[in-house]
Amino acid sequence: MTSCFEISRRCPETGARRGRLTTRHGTVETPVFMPVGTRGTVKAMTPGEMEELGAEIILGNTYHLFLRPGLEIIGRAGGLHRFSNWRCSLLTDSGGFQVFSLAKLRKITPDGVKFASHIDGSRFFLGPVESMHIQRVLDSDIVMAFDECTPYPATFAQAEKSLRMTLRWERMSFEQELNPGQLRFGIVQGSLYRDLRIHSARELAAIDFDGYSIGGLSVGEPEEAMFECLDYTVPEMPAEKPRYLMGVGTPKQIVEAVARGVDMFDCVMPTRLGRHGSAFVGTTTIPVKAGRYAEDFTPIDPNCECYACRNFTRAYIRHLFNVGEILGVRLVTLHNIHYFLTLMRRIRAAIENGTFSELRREFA
RNA sequence: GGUGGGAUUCCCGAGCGGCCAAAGGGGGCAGACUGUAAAUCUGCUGUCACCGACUUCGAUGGUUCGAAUCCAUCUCCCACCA
Repeated sequence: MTSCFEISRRCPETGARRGRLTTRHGTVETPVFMPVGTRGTVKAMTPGEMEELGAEIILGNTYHLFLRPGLEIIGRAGGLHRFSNWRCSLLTDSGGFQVFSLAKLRKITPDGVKFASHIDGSRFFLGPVESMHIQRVLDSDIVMAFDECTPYPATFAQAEKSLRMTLRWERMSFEQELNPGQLRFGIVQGSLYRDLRIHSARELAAIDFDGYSIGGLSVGEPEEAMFECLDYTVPEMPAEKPRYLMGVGTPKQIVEAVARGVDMFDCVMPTRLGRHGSAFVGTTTIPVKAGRYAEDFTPIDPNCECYACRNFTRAYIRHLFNVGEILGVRLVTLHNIHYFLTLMRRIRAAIENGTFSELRREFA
């Protein structure tokens, strides 16, 4: 049986890997950034635009799509790919993040979580069995195990309890049947506790997931703590399988995680900041919507080749935000996604031609 | 020409003798955002030497211990009537 993941090059100075992940909908060059399309769309972008930007894989979300439009409709549409007209690869998160982000609206039980819908308060149950079933109907290419994204900070006892539960849920997740070709990833938890992370990674490694991810980071902990956690967690994860750091992150965090051997990333940052009027430039962001750019007739980033930067000025985009025109949101979102995907292209190229450490210093 | 009504801080608009630098919107400005309850949220928005002082509510002059609030005159708006 051929593996879905192949590593073509390893950085001699760091843990960075250059690889290729193959799903039913094509290949994904890694390290990869996966834009987030929670409700079946990368907010403000069309699938065509995403493809033009070079996105090979995007996310969808089990919790949100289950609530709206619901399985009936997506099932009848023939899955999320067809429903949303997305031709490339699709990864769906399990709803585990909502156990964390919607903590006030749920109650954890041994076999899953009782949620009160954030939309209308209606009750429903989401556990490993339900989550796998939903993701099977969504028919995503990569299915995430159902977990609890452990809140931060957590005491050792809390983190241990959460991890024990998550491990059980992940085993249950693994046992559920999926569609042919659907890949399934386990999720390492354990908060910021070395022993727990290592235990978690080893327990999961014993289960034949197609990939392994690191969850429970970028939840408010200091950046250094996150890097330190990766330092001892990543080496415990199967070396020949893809490693996915969930919810991360800033350009610097991505570069640092790549250096530690992570292959996949997703984050809401480019799209959310785009909608809120901040654009990524160099190693930082600029608030394009700010009044100080009212008469700045230069592009967001003169060195950027995205559609927004080739055709519009900061002054114009800031005007669009100022008056609430949706084009502003679209342009900055597009620019930010372009920024992240370009960053990943640069990372991949750097690993290939041995200049990754150099690139890394740029973001230090 | 007559009769009413009105002029409030960038705008709209409350206030109708002290608890008013003045409600509430809007606008403006700044910040936050990490497996998306987020095209959202938070803060600031008279001046300054800013836990206190000073200037402000069309203008001027009064009444009063004290006025954005009462009186007089003036200026400008609006409505209706000729």
